[in-house]
Amino acid sequence: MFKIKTRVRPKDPVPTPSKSTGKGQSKRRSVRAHKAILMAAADVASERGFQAATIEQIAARAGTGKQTIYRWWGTKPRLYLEVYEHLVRAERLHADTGRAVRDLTEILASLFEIYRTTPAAAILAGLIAQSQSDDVLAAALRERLIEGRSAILATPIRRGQARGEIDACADVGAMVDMIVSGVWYRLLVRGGDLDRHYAVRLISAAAGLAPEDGAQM
Amino acid sequence: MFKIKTRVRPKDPVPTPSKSTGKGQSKRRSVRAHKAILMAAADVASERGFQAATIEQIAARAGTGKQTIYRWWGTKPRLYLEVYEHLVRAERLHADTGRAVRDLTEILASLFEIYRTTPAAAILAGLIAQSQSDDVLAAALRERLIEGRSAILATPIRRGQARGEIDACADVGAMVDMIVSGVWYRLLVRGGDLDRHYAVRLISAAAGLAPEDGAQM
Amino acid sequence: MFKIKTRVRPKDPVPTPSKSTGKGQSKRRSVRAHKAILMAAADVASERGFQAATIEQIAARAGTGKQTIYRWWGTKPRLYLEVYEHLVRAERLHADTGRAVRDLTEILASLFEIYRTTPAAAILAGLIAQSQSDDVLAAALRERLIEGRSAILATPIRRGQARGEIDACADVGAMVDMIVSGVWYRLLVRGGDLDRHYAVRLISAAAGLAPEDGAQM
Amino acid sequence: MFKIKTRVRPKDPVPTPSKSTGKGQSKRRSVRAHKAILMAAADVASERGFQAATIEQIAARAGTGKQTIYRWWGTKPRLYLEVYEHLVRAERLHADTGRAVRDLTEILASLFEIYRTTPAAAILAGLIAQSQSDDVLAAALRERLIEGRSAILATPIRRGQARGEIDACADVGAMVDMIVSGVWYRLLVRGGDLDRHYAVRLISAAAGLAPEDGAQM
DNA sequence: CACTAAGCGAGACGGTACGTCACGTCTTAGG
DNA sequence: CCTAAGACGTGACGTACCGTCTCGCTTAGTG
Repeated sequence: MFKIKTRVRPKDPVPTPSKSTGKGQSKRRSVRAHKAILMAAADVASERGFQAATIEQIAARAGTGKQTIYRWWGTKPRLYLEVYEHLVRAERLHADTGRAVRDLTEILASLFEIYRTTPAAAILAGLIAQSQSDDVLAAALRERLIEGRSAILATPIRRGQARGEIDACADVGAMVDMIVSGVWYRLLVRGGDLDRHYAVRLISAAAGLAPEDGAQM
Repeated sequence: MFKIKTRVRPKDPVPTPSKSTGKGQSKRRSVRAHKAILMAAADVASERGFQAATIEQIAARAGTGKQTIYRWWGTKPRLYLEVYEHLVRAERLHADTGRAVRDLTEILASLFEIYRTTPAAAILAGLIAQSQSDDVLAAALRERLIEGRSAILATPIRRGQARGEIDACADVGAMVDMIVSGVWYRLLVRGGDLDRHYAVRLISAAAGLAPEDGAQM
Repeated sequence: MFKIKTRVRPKDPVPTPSKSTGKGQSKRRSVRAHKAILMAAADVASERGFQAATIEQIAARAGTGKQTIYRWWGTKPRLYLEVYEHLVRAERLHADTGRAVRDLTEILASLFEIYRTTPAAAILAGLIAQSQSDDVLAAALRERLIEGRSAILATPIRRGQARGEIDACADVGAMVDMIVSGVWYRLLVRGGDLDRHYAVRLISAAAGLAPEDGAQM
Repeated sequence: MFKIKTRVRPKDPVPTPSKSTGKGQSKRRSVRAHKAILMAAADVASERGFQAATIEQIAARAGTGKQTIYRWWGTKPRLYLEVYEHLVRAERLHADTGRAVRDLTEILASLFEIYRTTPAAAILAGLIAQSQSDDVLAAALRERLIEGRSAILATPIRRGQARGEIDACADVGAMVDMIVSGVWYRLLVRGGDLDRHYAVRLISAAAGLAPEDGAQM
């Protein structure tokens, strides 16, 4: 008795399932189902939270079969990673006003707006929690939500350095981390308002970071 | 069709179920079962992660009935909140060397040691995720893990201010938040080493925060 | 990482799950659920047929969880074997009129009545089909539906032999087999009427069997 | 919302899909796929049983698309009816030795050989079971497996009657039924050996049937 | 002989049911 | 009255197939 392998799609750990592979495409994927599932997943997360969201609910809401979700994403975190990226699209987070602090403020304000109006925060928290015991997901999170996005904040900072607004020796990576950690901490834990005022405080704190680095020890 | 409630123990939202209330305790609670459950819960979280931990596994591992867990804690987050506090005991996080920066460094080093050797990080992340869609838990988290513990860091800072090591006008709360957010960000997301060097960087950044606040804008 | 075995009930191949074990009982089994499941299974088989009957439908109809079915029966054939025995209770198939042929005719008439009014025939056909590729079921079928029940027909025949109505040298087993095969053939395949007239034909053919056995060769 | 039927092949209840209609066939049917499917279906039934055989497995094993099976047979029973006829070809069941009993014995021996070496028995049982809740299939079974084949046994019997070996008044149909029911009972249920000895017993019992019909009552 | 319509393999799709796991409630027996 | 044990109704899991559909490719009969 031998078993015929019918499923062959290699299922890379965290696939980039849509058109990112260029034009090769794995094979005739339903655009309608893809969109419907992303939207349904966002809706369910919004109503029930990340943990309580189930593949069954998402499939039912999207009007698709469960298999279609398992086929293309495989796990709930992989699905929601794409949902998160879909909600928090990098291309919406841009500003180039000629002033670094203003650019950063604009970017954070846009981000906060997204967090206020979408389930992105709940999804993010859920993904982070899952990643504590899922190394593949942890790596994907770092690659796609941290490194891939640090440029969004790093670019205005570097422009500011070029213009002399910010100390050219400052550790840009540390500044970015500081802003991001401040946002996520308040977003996920502290529960304060994510408003322009907080954005300004965070940015100024980060801007002040570099010069004194190590000096106080 | 109506439902007769037989269980009456008032079950305050987030109870303090252990011996903290002194002697008023609810009569006959098995100390053996209580301890075994906390340990089993920690073990299971350690092996499977917070999400994958189940009440059934914990009860089986502890050699207790499921009902005993439901009776005294009611939900998984409530149980793990106590487990977290048990792992990260505030009384272990103290230092008074006469130098604020050194005190803070010691405290963070102790904390990092706990995160390296226990499932506390996974539990914390899980609780935070859960709290995104559970307001009662969110409140309990803020009360017991944020406000209740901010004094651990605030005290050395205030002593430093009294000694003149730190600018007396500095916003202590903001400094604490900054340190805490830096720790949690790296712990839960960035995945870098939580070591003494990072502790020093964080503390110095926080210490440098106050004076320049707003100045750089 | 080790696995805790929670399920221990030994699950003998084809259990006699009800009170047959005397008083020992495996442990607190819900009488209500047991009865409801047997009835629901019969109803579903009646409406949809044996193949189309699903555990889910049965559980839903019975108002129980699927697990309760899997716990006590494990498979659909095991459940339906008990259902069949419940429908075609041996104790209902008795007659003792003092004449063997009349006894047999009465017994078959009672049996035909059951086949006309219950889904027993569809269940029987399904069990036989399954048993072609399930040796355990095949053995259970033979033990519980053939050997265990041959006495129902054999007893009147033996009484007839004692009274001299039937040749004392006749092979009772062969006569029983002949009657049973005739019933089942018409029931499951030929699709003719199972009526008193057919019973008489079968019995007389069987009664005529013995004396000539081998003689015509 | 209305549905456009694109598939028009009339799909008579139980088609005779192969080359039996002579040359009128529906144009271009792949001979390779047809044969491969019949063989694959037999193989799968042999390994897994009738119930467990799936269209997907058969298609995979045959190296065809599922649609090809659905196009030409439509349902599993229709496919397996053809498989059964393919395995138990009427033209292989012939004998004309000049002695009715010997002819019948030869025919049954050939039949038993087929049942011993092919999955025909499992298929037959499955078809019978399915037919309990599928009237179209039941009719097809009777037409193609009973009436269409009764001549195989009836012919030697009639020759025997013509030669005076068998009582000319005997009910040939009843004799055939008796033999067939005896074979199927032992084949599908009793599980004894289907050997020459059993064939002789069956035939002699059937031959002895007619004269005494009704006499013993 | 090229054209063109079909049959073909492949497999995605919306579904249903599978058999398992855990939920949170309950009942039972024992201490 | 608490406890360990575990059956119960519930519902989600991830998988297997269902029968339908669409896609390109192959192929065979006709024009």
